[in-house]
Amino acid sequence: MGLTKSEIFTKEQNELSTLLKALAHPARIAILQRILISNTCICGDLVEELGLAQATISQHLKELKNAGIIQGTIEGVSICYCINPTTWRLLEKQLGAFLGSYKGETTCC
Amino acid sequence: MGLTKSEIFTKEQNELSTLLKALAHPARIAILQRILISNTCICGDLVEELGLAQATISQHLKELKNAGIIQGTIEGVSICYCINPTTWRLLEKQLGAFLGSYKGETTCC
DNA sequence: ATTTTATATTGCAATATTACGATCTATATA
DNA sequence: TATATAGATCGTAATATTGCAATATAAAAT
Repeated sequence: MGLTKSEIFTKEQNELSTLLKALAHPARIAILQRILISNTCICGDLVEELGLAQATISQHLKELKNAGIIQGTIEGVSICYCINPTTWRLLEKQLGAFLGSYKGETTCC
Repeated sequence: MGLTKSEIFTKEQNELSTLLKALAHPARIAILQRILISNTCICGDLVEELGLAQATISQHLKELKNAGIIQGTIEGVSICYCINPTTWRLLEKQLGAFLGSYKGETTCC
């Protein structure tokens, strides 16, 4: 099928998996790291730095934008993408709760 | 294509995205939450609880196992799956570093 | 030895993702 | 106004993912 049965899961489970999916690609991690380091971002730079075609990078940026992880504003000719603080904090919170709920090793395995 | 160009990214970027990909499905999040809560897991329970076919759940468990996130030992007739502490800690560390490198809002967007 | 129980594997159909060339759009500059 | 520049969108090919029925496997109980 290729179609996730979202309706049988909770809102939280679907939201978290959507955010994780947006992060789950090396190019998108690289893009985010680049934004995090420079605290700003112009798509053109990424094309030179990452070694992917301009259309491909634009598509990855779109996915990050759709997930709400980044936001962009027009800056003259180019577009400045940066982290969306609200989503980033949400991600930190949700993931922190999820990962933090592991209480160490069990006896069974 | 559908084929990620892994060779142009760093080992860290590829590793983190692989782990995130394994987590990026509501069913796999639900499975992990179930393991985290009960500190043990038997596949059969999940089939009843999640509303997915047994084959589908077995497949999700396999993906989590392949990513090293869970491990399973044979327990009589059934198999006991639980968190792999090493990978979980790695994930916490890598993700913590990644998410934590965001230093608050910028002036540009 | 046969049957039951629990889980894995196989095969397949539907859909999603990744990547890129080509093209379109909008702004800035000559 | 024409042209250059930055980025988005479209179309398409290749591959991956999701889900399940059917079947296989392996241990336990009868």
